[in-house]
Amino acid sequence: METRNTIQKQTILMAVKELANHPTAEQVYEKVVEKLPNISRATVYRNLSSMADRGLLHRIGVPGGADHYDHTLETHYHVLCTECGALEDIWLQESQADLLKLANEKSSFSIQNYQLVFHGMCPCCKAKADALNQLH
Amino acid sequence: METRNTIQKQTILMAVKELANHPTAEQVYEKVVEKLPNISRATVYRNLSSMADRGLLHRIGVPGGADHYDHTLETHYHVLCTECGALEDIWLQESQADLLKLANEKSSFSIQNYQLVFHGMCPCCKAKADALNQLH
DNA sequence: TCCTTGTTGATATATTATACTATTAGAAAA
DNA sequence: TTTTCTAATAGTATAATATATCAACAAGGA
Repeated sequence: METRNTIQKQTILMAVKELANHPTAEQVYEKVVEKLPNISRATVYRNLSSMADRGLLHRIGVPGGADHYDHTLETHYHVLCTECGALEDIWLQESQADLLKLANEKSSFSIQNYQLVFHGMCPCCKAKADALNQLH
Repeated sequence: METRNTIQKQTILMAVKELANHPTAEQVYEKVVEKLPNISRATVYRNLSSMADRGLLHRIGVPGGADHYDHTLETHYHVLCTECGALEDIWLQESQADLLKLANEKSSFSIQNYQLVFHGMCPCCKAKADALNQLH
């Protein structure tokens, strides 16, 4: 046996699925700690990271912020609100195979995948910004 | 007048251009400190960040790592080596206008731009990995 | 039930970046 | 040139995120 099936792992994975909307490790911890009051933050970080490495979850890295985790494994992309940090799905049928092929042709690197994150404003922050602009 | 033209700013911008290959703030600091031994790291971080905000430089955010800065302002993309962290340019003529338009159609967010980073292995790390695999 | 060792909890530590504040030094005006 | 105003700096403290370390624990096969 190589990896053991612990209550912590089960609960963490379940929490990501229940939270659904791209929780950070901290948010997962807050959810899990309700059921396992003694769980350590380190255990949550450790397991989220290894689950992402093993393909049970997707990790969405946010420069300058906490990583988010996604229970949805089908290929899709994400939009990040530059104001409040909200993260949402965006389903495009970008031809990823083509993009990878093109990238490999243009580079000496051996390219395996890519991360595409859109930046913008969520409807809420957009409304606020527009309202603020009206005052000027 | 709003922003002042300091020796520190000039030297930092010059350093990014001289280093050319996507230095991190730390690498810029190491270069700048040769000419200005008393400069503070905080000054380097502060100015790189504000220059990126004002469009004098491009910031390449790397989740889990330090941001890199690029003196090249023309639209292009980057490849990150997952082994050693090396970062290189990759010039694709992705139709960014189309991609933004498509993303905006598919999302309730007001999307302004996006970050596209490819992940793979640099030739050096690839060779090492291949050599290692031969042993098995 | 025992035994091996993967896993946990707790804490220390690393890394990157920003906040804070007294002091310095651009640059406009006198 | 000198004065004046205040943006910017140096130095340090602090924040935020994540990993390293290790003794104690527990999963699960024998």
